[in-house]
Amino acid sequence: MTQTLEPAASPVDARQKLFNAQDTFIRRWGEMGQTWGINRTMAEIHALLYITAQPLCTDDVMERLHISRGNASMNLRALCDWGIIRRLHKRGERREYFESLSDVWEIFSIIAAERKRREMDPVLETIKQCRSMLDESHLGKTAARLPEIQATRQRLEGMQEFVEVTNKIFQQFVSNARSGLNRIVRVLLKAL
Amino acid sequence: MTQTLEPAASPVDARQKLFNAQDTFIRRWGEMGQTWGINRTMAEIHALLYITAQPLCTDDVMERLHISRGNASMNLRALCDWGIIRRLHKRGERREYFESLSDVWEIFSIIAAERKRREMDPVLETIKQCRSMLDESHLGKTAARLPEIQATRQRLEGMQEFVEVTNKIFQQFVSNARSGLNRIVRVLLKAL
DNA sequence: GTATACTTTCAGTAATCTCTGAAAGATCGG
DNA sequence: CCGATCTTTCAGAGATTACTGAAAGTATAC
Repeated sequence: MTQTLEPAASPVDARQKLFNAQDTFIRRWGEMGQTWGINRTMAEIHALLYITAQPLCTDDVMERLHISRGNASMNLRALCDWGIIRRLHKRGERREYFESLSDVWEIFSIIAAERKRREMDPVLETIKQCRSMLDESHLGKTAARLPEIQATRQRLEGMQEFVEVTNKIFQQFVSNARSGLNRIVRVLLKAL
Repeated sequence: MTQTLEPAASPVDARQKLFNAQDTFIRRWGEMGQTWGINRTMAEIHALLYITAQPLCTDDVMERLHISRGNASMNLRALCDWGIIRRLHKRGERREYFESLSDVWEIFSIIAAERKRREMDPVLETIKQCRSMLDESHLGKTAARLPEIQATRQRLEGMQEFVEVTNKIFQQFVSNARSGLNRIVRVLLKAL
């Protein structure tokens, strides 16, 4: 009679359900990673470490995600390079464990900082370079005033402004992460 | 003597230099697209239409980017579907032209809105689903209190909060685009 | 030193994504 | 209706990216 209101809750059952829930999350996270230019497996490994909230070793990861040792090793290393997971040595154990940072805000700040550096900064550099290719000192006054050239120059300016502002937002995001990112967020949401 | 201070500026020269600058931008933009999960050619086509600031037809695009008709056609269509370029019929002309939206803020608002819908919303959905798989009504009181399960639940909560706030920021970004996005930006940058 | 336990690397393979080109499908003027 | 012009589609080819598994490398205990 008690069983009609309370689902069966043997530890084995519960563990199975926990795994199901975790896998659901991991799969979805992997899919999302792909559309953001992060390879599926890397995203899945990170999701696994984040969601289980405990250190796992290479074999745990291999087994759980059905991937090879090489694949696991390379992606774990890449995640360490990004700085969003950490290596961990358990005393008395030979093998290495890995754990995810626990603060989502910190994780995404790190990613934001890195992508800004790798992707936004070079674009900004290129835009500036293109603009200089089209200024008077390179083309002469007359040519620089051709309508096509003026038009392209204007578009470059528009794009530069956008990238610069976006960069600043990224910067703020990053520099506020550790000390409670919520400030940035509250300001944003209340002010608008 | 005038030529020593003023670079040669024949229209042909100038056009060549314009093309060089445009190509530089286009290539860089294509590279960036890739790392953000947008295929290189699509990014390049958009960059071309944006930077030339004038309507181009399929053949113009094919020739300029050295791509096939099929490729051009499919990617132009995809860009139209996104809503960041527009079809344009010139009177008296049979063929179709395409032009990019000119306001960068609008372009990125559209992209942000679409990616939110396609990627963030499903993730949020999944997180909620996972949480419900782990609540008391599905596991029973005792099981729901196992430390592993509590830990995963907490991580899901942390992620959900993050996604929700990010969603709101996206939303604001989008709804402010047309009416001068600068408000959002000024608020952000001054407040911090 | 050797044996053991674990990690990393990388050449080859597999999977995925992108592009081409030709054929089929539109659309329009006459 | 036809012929001309332009667009779309899609099967197959090509290019890129990701994965495996075995061999080489590293670290520790003894």
